Amino acid sequence: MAMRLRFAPSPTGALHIGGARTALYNWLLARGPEAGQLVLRIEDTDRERSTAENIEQILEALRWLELDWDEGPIFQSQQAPRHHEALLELLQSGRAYRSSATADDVREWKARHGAERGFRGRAEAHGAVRLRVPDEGVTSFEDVIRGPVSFRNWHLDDPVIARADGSVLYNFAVAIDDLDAAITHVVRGEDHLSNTPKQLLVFEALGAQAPIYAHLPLLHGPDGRKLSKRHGAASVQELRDQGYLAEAVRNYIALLGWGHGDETILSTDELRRLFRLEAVSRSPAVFDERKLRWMNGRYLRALAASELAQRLEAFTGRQGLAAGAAIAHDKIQTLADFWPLAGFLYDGPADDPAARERVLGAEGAGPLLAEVRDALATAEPFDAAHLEPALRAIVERHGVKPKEVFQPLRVAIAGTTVSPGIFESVEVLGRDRTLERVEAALAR
RNA sequence: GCCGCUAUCGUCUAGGGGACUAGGACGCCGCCCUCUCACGGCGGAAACCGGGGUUCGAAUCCCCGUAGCGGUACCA
Repeated sequence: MAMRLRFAPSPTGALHIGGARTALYNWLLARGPEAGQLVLRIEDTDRERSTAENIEQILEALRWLELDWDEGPIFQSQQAPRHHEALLELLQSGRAYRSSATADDVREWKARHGAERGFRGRAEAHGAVRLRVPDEGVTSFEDVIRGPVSFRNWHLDDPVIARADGSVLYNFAVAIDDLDAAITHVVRGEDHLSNTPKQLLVFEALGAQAPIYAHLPLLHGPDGRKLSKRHGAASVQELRDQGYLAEAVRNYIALLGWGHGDETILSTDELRRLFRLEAVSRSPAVFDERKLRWMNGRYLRALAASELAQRLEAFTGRQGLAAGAAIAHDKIQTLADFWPLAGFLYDGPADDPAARERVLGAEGAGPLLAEVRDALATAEPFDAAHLEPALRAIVERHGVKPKEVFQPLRVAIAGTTVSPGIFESVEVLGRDRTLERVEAALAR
């Protein structure tokens, strides 16, 4: 029997890294050696938070990550008739009952029977619908990642599964939707571990077979707290906007809670082949953007020059970046690093007064730079291979350190002290623009 | 409070009773390369939460403690 998986985000905002990892793991399983289907379900029963923009954000994030699905998106809100039908079934069979008990009533019950004793209500003519939990026995399951997990029924409250107006609540809707979609494996975050017994009880009350569960460890920020906006690039869109490559992001987040021996760089195809739910760790992981940066650099450098140029053009919205891309290739870690490093090749020099003062204001920079200008004016052909010996000859002639010749030239053309290789940069800039900028530097 | 989950370098992890002098990766430090910044190469520092058991032997199994996290809504 093929695996049927689902990814079921609630559209309360952008897709965060934790959600992206959950989506990735489900996708990896559905596209792995065993193959299966992936159902996308939008849990939008909370109509106020589930806006069209939020839903679009999630779809956009999944598309950018290149994670596709086979069925859906199914909107939980549109399953209301079916939810209602199941609710009626439980009400009629006596597995659920109406109760007007409030939170205060529950508190009072706990005060009387002990905090560890689950709340039990009394059937009434109206009110919210609660699922009847037996007093005896345990509700347990074999979590693929955590092993046996069990809850004593005695401790469990009779959970509210529908409001007084008949609209169903999350834990009930999830169970019905998973059942209807014939989901075989529920792979989701650990924050749902405590919800599982409630959902299991719904399956049981309906006489249906529950899926297999796997609860992923949560992701934390560097401060050990649950990951949120305050931890920098926490959403998929932010990662994209900061110049990370989708394939690098997939590789990195796959490694948050899972590993394969000593391997660190794993292509998406390798991930699909090697990923195993049983090997997912049980403890929470901390998202470390520095490692993502390093990994992104690895992926960037592995790109063909033409491919890198295309990605940079898409990212910056500028055209004709091939030459700059070629000489900046080994020096950038994200697509966003390109423009600060090589933008001077396309726009004017950067504005870095401190660099100009320090490098061009120094004694002796003038005469050397004048010689550089003369060498540049006569170099033929005007390419890196011929520029290098011509400029190094000046270094030789004066017995100075190479940087004393190259840094003033760099600041003159780039406006700052950091750039791709100086000979390559000059070649790409071209003779006219280079001489123009060197003259401007000499004239100041 | 109650219910539940978790615990190896700063971080991600390998490890599943003897192969552990605890391995790899990021980061950090040093050296090399070098026109800047990177890239790359070489080397280094850096961890089994604590206490009891079980066992000839425990990072690995059990118990207790501690800490962190999650849940505890007529939210999802």
